[in-house]
Amino acid sequence: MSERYEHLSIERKWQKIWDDAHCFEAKNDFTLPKYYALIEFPFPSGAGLHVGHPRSNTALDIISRKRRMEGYNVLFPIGYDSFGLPTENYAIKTGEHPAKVTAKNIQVFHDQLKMLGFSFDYSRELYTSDPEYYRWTQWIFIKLFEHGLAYKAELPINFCTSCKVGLANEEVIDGTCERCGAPVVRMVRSQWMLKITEYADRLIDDLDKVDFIDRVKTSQKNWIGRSTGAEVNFKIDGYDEGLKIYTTRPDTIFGATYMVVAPEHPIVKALAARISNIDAVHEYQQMAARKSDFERSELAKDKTGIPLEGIYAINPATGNQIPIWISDYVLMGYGTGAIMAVPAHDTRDYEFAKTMGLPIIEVVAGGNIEEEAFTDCASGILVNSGFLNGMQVEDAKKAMIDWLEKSGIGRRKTNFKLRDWLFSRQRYWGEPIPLVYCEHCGWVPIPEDQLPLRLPDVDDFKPAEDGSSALARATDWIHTTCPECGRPAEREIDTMPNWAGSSWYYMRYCDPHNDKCLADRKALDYWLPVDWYNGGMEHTTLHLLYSRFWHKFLYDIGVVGCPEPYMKRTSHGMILAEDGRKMSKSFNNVINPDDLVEEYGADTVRAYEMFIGAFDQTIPWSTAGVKGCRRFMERVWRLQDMLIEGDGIRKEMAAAVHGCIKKVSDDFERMKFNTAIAAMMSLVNDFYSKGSVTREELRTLLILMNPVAPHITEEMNELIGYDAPIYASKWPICDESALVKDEMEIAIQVNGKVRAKMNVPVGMEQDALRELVLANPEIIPWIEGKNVVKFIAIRNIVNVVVK
RNA sequence: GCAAAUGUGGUGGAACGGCAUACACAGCGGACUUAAAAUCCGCCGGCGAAAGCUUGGGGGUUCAAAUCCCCCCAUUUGCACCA
Repeated sequence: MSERYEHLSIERKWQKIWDDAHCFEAKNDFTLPKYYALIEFPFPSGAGLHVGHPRSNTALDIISRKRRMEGYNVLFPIGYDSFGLPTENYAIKTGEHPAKVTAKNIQVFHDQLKMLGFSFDYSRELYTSDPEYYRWTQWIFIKLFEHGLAYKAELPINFCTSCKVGLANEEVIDGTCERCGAPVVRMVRSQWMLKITEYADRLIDDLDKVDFIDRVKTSQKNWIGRSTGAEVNFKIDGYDEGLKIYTTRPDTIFGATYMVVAPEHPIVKALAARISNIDAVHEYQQMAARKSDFERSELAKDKTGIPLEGIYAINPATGNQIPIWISDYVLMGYGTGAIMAVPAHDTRDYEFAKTMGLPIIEVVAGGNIEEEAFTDCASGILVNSGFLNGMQVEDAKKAMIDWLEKSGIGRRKTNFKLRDWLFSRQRYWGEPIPLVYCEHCGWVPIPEDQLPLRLPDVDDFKPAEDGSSALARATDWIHTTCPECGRPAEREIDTMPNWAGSSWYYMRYCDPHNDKCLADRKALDYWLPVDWYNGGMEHTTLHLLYSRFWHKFLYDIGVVGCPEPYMKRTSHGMILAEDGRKMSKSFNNVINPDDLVEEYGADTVRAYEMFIGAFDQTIPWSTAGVKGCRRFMERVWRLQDMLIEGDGIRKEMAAAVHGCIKKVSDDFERMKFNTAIAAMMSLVNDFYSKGSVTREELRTLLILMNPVAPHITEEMNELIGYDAPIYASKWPICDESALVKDEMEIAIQVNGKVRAKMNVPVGMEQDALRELVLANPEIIPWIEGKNVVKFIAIRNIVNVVVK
């Protein structure tokens, strides 16, 4: 009889063996076939590892372990995204230095990850708040600055009233702060911006070069929001500049019955003298200014606005005078801040026209504009539109743009929703921006040999009341000299956002200890691009877009040799609590990985998280399910007691064993971990039915199972007498010939319904099979007296169609 | 409002257009035990008297649909006047 399955001692034993053998460290031999597997590195929060982390980690740990057994030189690194607000907020509350808090949290994470048995290359562990790391984050920023991609702009920013920090548009959720939920107000500040918009086209087009799951590609495209249309200048009497608008529907210009400008539009000021109701207009502007962007969109249902009385625009297609309105449903930040309104074919314009009693002219036939705007581009035919009449929408768009360009009124134009990346944070716990301001020379980068520009030590990490970072109080640090002219200068006191360090960490892993450059070019050329990147769905817009942007920039300046950082991107689903809600301290429903590993073992936890359901779906936790996986481990453990004499795979078990090899190998690649584990459970059930197992049969199972449950499988491998550890073994190969049987069961359908089953020899001729099937006594009653019109035999299904 | 994803037993979920419910969980029965736990073995979707019907609902394509197409409903997520 075997001893009890003592998961704690077994897991500790093997973790030590792996450590001592350094067996999961990537080799710097660039002649070997390589595989780079990457998981999103965690933010080391004080709460420790969440049960969501092992889901992503185990998935790529499985891939990494399998790849090593397949002979690849695998890089599967780990690090910590260690700058960030939560740590700073904790430091503010407790007075403990964020660097100390971070070091403690990293230690906890590190220990927890080891405890779960992930085969990370710990020799390459890094963290973004390490000066030796952020030295290169700063270096990249300087390069961006030197290439004109970082610039300062006076901008109204989103300012969180509670965190006292500026937020990117993307971090504002429903008018509140993404992190703390406090209201966000607008405040004008001088901010560092990165010109991500310059890369908008390539960020969309190059998605064709990579293998991202569709959902991710779609979200990238939607976020960038490319639209094509035309920029058109509408003439205004006595005002040479005219009014420039952007439209995606140039085909509908004949139906433009009025125009609308954003409340902040400069034309109001420029033509104020001629606007007869200018006082009312000013009043409207002030009212709009008081609303945040969020409120402006919230109040969408009741459209407001007033006409600019006394001025008119000329519709370039019809030559008619049309009124100009001012309304906050038009945003200054998109396009030109002005639109031509075609109420018949745009729902917002339709609503506005109905409310204000403005004319609605149908120019695309096919809908019912008495009822609603007709916006369908596929089926409409142009009417009331001069030379466009009778055309399809798409043809009319082209014809109109040609006409606009020929007559000098407008031009083809592509627009993006994507805006430049607000890169400044008024925070202490981030990378200092390595620039100084000199009265004489302007903004000047710090010389590269002076990097890293370290964060100065301060006692109080709280931002100043005016919203500046705690660095504003580090006056000794701020006052410096200009690297160019030597005169007194001041350092930038804004820091970088969290996204900075995570935008290039996958490069640093290739050569993490390099102190000459961010990574050696040879190492980058060898390891990049990342072969498989997995992470949360919540990072598929921002983080992924930002890091692709930085990568493309570094590609352009010759730092890396490939245009995209990640070849393949997948995303895992979230794990909810057992009650179906998010796991949260406030619901008191958090499951702690430490307790699980203690009670059931790392192997069980890993197996459960992979067995729980489809990898990309959101799934609630189930403690009963964990117990089921533990039971599976015990069943595997007891296979030792069923060992019989003789080696090799028995003939009668060959199909089951090789079928399992095939299924598990394929399913791991497709991230169908749940069905891979199901297949292994079935094989174990087969051994139990048989009541016996040979050494080689068992070893095959152990290897297949090893990526999921690495400790128990190594232990058993040793117990049944194999010297070579599994991590140094070869991945088994399915012998297809073992799967071939001489006989198979077929299901016989009559008119699509299963009426009988029978065994037939494999590879029968169609005619012989037909004869056999039609003679089947169970089938005869169903076909008697009828004509067999068709006989279809595919795989193990036969369908007899009778009439 | 727009977009995407999802919808299959009591539960988590399987199913290259080809026998719907694999594998688990829970439940039930048996063996073992003084007993319980553990373990092992077996049973286990619903409705219907039956023929049959049944993958959110309704249509369609096909010899054959959970799967493909159209319409609708529900849930979740993301976005929200993007011209």
